[in-house]
Amino acid sequence: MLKITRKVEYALIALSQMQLKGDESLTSVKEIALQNDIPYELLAKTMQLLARAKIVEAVKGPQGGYRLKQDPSKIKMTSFFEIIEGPMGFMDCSFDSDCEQIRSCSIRTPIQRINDSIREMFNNISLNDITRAV
Amino acid sequence: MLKITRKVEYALIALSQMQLKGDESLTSVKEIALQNDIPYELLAKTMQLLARAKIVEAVKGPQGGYRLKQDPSKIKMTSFFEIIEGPMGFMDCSFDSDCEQIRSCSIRTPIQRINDSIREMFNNISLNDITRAV
DNA sequence: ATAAATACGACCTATTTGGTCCTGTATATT
DNA sequence: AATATACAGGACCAAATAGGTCGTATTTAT
Ligand code: SF4
Ligand code: SF4
Repeated sequence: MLKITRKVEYALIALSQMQLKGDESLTSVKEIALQNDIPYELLAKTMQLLARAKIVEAVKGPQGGYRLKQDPSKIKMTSFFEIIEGPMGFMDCSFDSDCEQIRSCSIRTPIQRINDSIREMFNNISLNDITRAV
Repeated sequence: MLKITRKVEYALIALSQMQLKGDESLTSVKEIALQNDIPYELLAKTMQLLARAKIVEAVKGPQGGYRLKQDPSKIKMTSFFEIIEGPMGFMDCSFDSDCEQIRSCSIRTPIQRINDSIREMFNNISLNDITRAV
């Protein structure tokens, strides 16, 4: 419960490695997957999500790979999570809304407040807070 | 992702109703399930977890039910979550530790910090913060 | 041409979550 | 004593999500 997914972890590990290598150089999925013992195909698909979201830039062909496209300190973790996993909410009704209990629900308001606190917390954590070295 | 479970929501709804009725009176699972359109058996099992954890006290037999046993403002949400769902952690290695990547993992420390922040946040929210009326 | 790299959808498997069923025990009421 | 009501708890099943694989297309450096 309240656990991060593997896809998110793999993406963070990848970006962390890429930052180590410097902003200009390219890093291939194969390289990251091998070095970190991560399933290649899964990481590949995740990197594609980041590429579509312009977090990262793809270069095709031999010697190709990905490089950072945005400043990681400007990317909120909420955005990052939602790029990879879709809408994030503490309970169903925070983004989905067809909950059976929604009429009589006595806890919706207080739970919504917690939901907001969590979002705020992750709005104030940047990608760089996690992926920067040391 | 990062979503509360139905069992937790059902338990919170139940306790919220029980607080409305006052500390002395008994409330049966049937009553809560019907009023809130919650699956009876599932709520029943969840209440049993709370009873084992002494959050709530059970009275068997006709006219029986549950009543609060502890002051909800003294119960941390972290405890509450873990009573119902077991160990809570932002990633596997925060309680389980047999992660393949654990040797080379470059994000473990910063992610652990976030894990700690989340726990601290829920340590500072009491059950009563959610279940008290208005 | 070839090989190396990303792009992407379809698909499968494993795990977790959500829910049901059944049997047992305690007890208030009659 | 018999009965009906309520909790106790394990076994089981179903749905949803997460995790992972495969196949095929496209781009491009060599
Ligand atoms: S309405 Fe209540 S029960 Fe339904 S998702 Fe929202 S908080 Fe949960
Ligand atoms: S070691 Fe790294 S990859 Fe493994 S669970 Fe911990 S944070 Fe995630």
